[in-house]
Amino acid sequence: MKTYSIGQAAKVLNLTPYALRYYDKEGLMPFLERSASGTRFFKESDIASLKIVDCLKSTGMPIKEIKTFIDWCSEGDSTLQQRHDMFQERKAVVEAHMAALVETMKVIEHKCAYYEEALEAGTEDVHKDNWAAQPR
Amino acid sequence: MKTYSIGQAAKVLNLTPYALRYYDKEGLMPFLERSASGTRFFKESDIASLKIVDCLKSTGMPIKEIKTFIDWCSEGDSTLQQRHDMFQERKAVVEAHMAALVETMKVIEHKCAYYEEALEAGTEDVHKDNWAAQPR
DNA sequence: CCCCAAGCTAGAGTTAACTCTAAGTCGAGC
DNA sequence: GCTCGACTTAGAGTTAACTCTAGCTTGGGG
Repeated sequence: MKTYSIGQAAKVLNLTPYALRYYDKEGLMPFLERSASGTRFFKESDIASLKIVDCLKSTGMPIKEIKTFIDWCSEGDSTLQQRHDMFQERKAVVEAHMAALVETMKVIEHKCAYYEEALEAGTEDVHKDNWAAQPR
Repeated sequence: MKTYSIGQAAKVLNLTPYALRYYDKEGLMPFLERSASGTRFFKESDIASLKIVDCLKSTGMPIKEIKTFIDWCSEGDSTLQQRHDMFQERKAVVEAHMAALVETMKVIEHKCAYYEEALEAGTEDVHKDNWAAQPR
């Protein structure tokens, strides 16, 4: 079965070897194996696990909480409920984040339109009269 | 015309007075006025401007870049193009961010389903056989 | 057999965006 | 006139997540 050095794994995951060692130090890779001389080697399953770590990171979850999840995984079936609840919560977090981004997008698009009109007129003054009428 | 103290403005914007003073120090509020004795007071237009700052922050823009935008605003019509381009770029950033969140959501939902099945079975082992068949 | 790129560790340094502390001032209410 | 809460400043402290440095070891190619 194919394995990866830390450099290769970093490339695949679009991270640095520094970051991977940091994750290891923080306990996010209890499964990781080493060669006799101490060199880390990453199995496909390790890469898959790190992709989940990356997914959780992209929901804004801090490393310490991700570690809690990893610990639950090591503990086995007795933590199934916690892990399930955690993903439900992450889902809610991502939904909230997306909703916030939709609001942000509205403001940005409004500003794009504002500056397109201003550019056409050559001056921002075109918006002076109806400033009070602007939504947000 | 109604004005706000730093504490009131913080409440309205859901920030702390510390954060507002920090923004001031970083040059995000060149328009801000003070009383004779040095106390900041925020006009409605200042609140509106800070909402734009907040919007830009929520696109992931660092404070220093937001300051550049604020400086452009102070410079007047000669920077209309830059400001327009900046909002176009922010739009692209938000779109990319949303697309990434959609991918994150797919993984999360997949995991939710995974743990629901495992909970029903009482063990994670139900997934052992078809692990290789799992997308991602 | 030698070399060098890439691995290892411990621990120091970086960065952003606050967040807080200390010491002082101001203004409204009793 | 005094007090108290909210304001002011300068500058120190915090936190997360890396990122780098120094000094050392190791494994594969010529």
